[in-house]
Amino acid sequence: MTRPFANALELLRAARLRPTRQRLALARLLFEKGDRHVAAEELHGEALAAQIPVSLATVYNTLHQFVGAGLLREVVINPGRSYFDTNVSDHHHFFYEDSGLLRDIPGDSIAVSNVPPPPEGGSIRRVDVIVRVEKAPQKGRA
Amino acid sequence: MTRPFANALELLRAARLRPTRQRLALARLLFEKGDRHVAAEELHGEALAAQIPVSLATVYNTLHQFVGAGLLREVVINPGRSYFDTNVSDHHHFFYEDSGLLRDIPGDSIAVSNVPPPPEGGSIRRVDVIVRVEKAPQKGRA
DNA sequence: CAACAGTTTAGAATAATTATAATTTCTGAT
DNA sequence: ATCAGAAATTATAATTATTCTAAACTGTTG
Repeated sequence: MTRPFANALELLRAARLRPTRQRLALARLLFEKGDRHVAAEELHGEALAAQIPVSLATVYNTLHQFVGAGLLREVVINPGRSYFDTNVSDHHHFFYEDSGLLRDIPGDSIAVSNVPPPPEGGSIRRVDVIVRVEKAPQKGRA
Repeated sequence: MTRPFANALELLRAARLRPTRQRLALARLLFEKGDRHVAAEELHGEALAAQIPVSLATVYNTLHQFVGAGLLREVVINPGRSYFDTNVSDHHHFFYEDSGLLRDIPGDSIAVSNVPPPPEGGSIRRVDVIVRVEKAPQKGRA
């Protein structure tokens, strides 16, 4: 079991972000219980429920700073809402269209091959695969 | 060269949408010049520039109706803005992060293999691959 | 051409996010 | 410990894309 950061404090130090009350608390909420996909409002709700006084603006600021520091990855799937993924290793996603649920697909269980070079030049920064799933279980077609 | 619909009128008929002034005009703007990726506001601007009196609300309505009819595909990549893709065949996308430009990758020039079955059940409706490109041309790393 | 359903519209409403400007809190030097 | 300055947080306003609403208009059908 790898534990890259013993605690939130160490994690913030590595990211060169001042360990403030709010950032520490948000880091704990985000990283102390396995892989998650959270929206900003959602995390704000959790923080308030945990008696952590933090404004929504700070939640947004912090999420973006964490993305900048490579601690989070932003996942955009639906118009009008971003999710923040605590798993920053190479992986992809199932997206359940009925519930909006997002689920990781490990990077090594899927393969994307023959990606052509970008026509306008530039370098490939990342390849995202989103597998859209609809609720109905697979059956023979009518 | 395949031309699936001789004109906008035929296309609307096939989609069982009344051929109104606005829908005809928008269909022409969308489909009469090759594959495109347009945002709603953008299309609205084009329509006004072409002297077609149409409200933004109608542009949104029409785009969604076209998606429902399978004439367009909605592509979500950035938070807060949807693009509508006139190419509804099997394909994927390059996304140029600096400019926001979207470019098709033909479906047969890329392969996604070993997609595991969705853990919660359900059937795979579509697999989207987004190749994120950053402007800087590829070089050896420093 | 009248009636009715389907469409369009301006404008209000909503939702997520970002900006602003004032206040508070960290940090490092004393 | 204390202080000054920088950085962070906050409430609130502003912005952006999108959706809703209810009234006005238009296309179709008899």
